[in-house]
Amino acid sequence: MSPSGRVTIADVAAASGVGVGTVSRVLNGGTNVRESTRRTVLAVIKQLGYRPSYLAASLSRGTPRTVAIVVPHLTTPSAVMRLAGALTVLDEQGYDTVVCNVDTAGQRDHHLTALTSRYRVDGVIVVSLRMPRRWLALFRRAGVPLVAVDVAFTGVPHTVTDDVAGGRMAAGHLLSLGHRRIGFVGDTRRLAARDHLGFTASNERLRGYQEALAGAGIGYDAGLVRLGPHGAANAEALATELLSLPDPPSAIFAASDTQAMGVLAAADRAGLRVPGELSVIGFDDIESAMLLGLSTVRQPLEDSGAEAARRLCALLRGEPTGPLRQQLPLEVVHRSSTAPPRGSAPPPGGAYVGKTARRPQASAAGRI
Amino acid sequence: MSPSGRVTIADVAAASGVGVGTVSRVLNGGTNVRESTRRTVLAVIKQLGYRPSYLAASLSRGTPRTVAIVVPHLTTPSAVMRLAGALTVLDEQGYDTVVCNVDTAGQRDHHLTALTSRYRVDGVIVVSLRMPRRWLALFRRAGVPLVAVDVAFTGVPHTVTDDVAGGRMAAGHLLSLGHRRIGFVGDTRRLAARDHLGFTASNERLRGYQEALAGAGIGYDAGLVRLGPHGAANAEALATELLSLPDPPSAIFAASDTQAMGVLAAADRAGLRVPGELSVIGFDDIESAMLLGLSTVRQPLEDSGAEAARRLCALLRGEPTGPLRQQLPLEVVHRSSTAPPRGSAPPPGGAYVGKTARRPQASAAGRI
DNA sequence: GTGAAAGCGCTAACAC
DNA sequence: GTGTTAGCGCTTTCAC
Repeated sequence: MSPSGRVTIADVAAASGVGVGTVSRVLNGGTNVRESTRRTVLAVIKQLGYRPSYLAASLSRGTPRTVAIVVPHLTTPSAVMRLAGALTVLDEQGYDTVVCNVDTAGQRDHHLTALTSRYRVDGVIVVSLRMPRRWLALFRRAGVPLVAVDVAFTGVPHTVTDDVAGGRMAAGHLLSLGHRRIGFVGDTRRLAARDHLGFTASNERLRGYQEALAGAGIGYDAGLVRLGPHGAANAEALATELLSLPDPPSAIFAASDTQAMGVLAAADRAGLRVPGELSVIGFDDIESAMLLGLSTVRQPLEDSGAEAARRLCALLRGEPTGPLRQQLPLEVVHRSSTAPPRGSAPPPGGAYVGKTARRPQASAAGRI
Repeated sequence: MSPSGRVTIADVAAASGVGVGTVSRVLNGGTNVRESTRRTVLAVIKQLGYRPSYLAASLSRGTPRTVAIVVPHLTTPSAVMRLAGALTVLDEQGYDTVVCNVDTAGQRDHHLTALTSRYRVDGVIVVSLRMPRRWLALFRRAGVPLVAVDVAFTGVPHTVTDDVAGGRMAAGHLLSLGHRRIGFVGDTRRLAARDHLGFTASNERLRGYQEALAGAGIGYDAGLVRLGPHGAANAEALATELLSLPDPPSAIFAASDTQAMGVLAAADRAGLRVPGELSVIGFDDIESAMLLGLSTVRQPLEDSGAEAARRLCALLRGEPTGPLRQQLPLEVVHRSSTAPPRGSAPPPGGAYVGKTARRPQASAAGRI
């Protein structure tokens, strides 16, 4: 055994009476090795308890077979699902995945800096995180392939949805039910520079909402739009403001399901029935949405991660990844948190809906 | 520049007119380097755009400065929180973290096999996953340090809670409110061997429930206990069975908040008010629990991950990690999903509670 | 303080 | 088919 106390490929070679090259061959591809030799070597490996050194192999090979995924606010349901989707395919493809959670701009820079080194990871997946151009340049210069999810980088493959269209769909659903006063609860447009990770989805969904309203000939009422830091608790506060307006909205579109949950909580505290007295629609279709009977605009979260991972793998194999921009579909899921406003005539052509509800039950009042 | 096209430490050394040893020294510890030399080298590094090779350093050093965390069913809220907790401290300590999601026994074995190789990771954190003894032996033999979270391994540092006590607390809370017929909804005791990851928390919470009932002089009624695969949807079905019993329970203890959400859904479908006609208590205190006003037994999920990570780091530095078993505290959080049963006298000494509710409002009916 | 040189354990190119 | 050998890029003695 080597002086290091570790069983190396050389030990195996010696004990098997073959050269290290042969051992390496049976370890890897396995081509050009006589069956009997292979068996011997395999036996010796087991007997010696030999375990290959990942590091040595990586160094020699020139690639660590590892990719990094940078994801902000890991604990949010949508982030996890994207991560899970990516992990699944990365796993299948034989890559290790190092996960970099980012909650502040400082952390983002820290991780990004570390990753702009080749020989650390083969490539990186960036989720929902805007990146200054100079960072992109750094990655390109370092030769580290990049793909993005839920954010568009110029010159980089990205998997996204059309959030403006999504906003239109959500508002359109409400409009088609007959609502005219529709509130919006979303993320602050611009946080303090520090620790602002640059999410933009909420803004774009707001734009879609505005377009839909305009299209319906409804004047934009800034008083019906409330923006605040992300999170259900904040959304609850904002919705409460909306609901205590002299002329409150009959429906609220929340920029995410998490925020929609806050809106539902606000409605409950205000003693309003959903959807009887208030309709609520969210965005994302996280797991709780179904449990709560929340109508929402579904985006394929897990798929987005999986697709990005697939494209990164293709990139790493030198295969084409298709067009830079990959756009995933959105669909309205009508559950039991949206209905025509009180005392309204039934909608002219039925609700604007992409998919039928799991529970079309009339009463969605009550806890769920 | 090296033939590889990559700037190496040798290039920096040459350009600085020093030896590679010196460059390495300024890169790392930095001891024994004249200040002027250091500055020169640093300048050259920046100018050449040199980035150290993580792999080469790791191989040479003998440690990858990376740890793996094996976590089943990553998308469940409790798993993510544990992961997030661990990531935070690992990050601070300068470790990369490769995340291994495990949904099947096959995946578990796959990852575990890969990890029983030294020179891949410095150590591994196993979350909520039972492991046959022989695996533990393999890790020990491979010299890969292990710590466990939410599961006890003999001879391995583990960070856990007392689930039996937790079950007693949950049932005790209900009993103290005056409930006598208390249902339980939890995980199947034994799944098919294949793909059974061996969770046991639900079983232990059930035991605690049984103990508490026995302690209160209430005979055990197997008809009030429903077990099924994990998940809110299954829990909803089980709770529906319970609620359609001739003599249904006035309260239900769900083995996890996720399952409690299913129970709430079942109550709603059955047209039962919570807590008026049915009290529900969960376990974990995930984020939605607060939003839903769900009473629950809180365990410090994020902390559990963080603590495990801290202990692993200590282990890696050769420092003591304290007693093998680290037990984190549990507390009842009384929110608005539990109350005295209908028509009961107020409880003799007040509810059995560890902490006051965020929303002690009387009416918890409605969506939240 | 600093340079030279010996590995770390493996892969891959090349000779036989 | 199989052995030999030259690196991969760095850390780390050990002289000077």
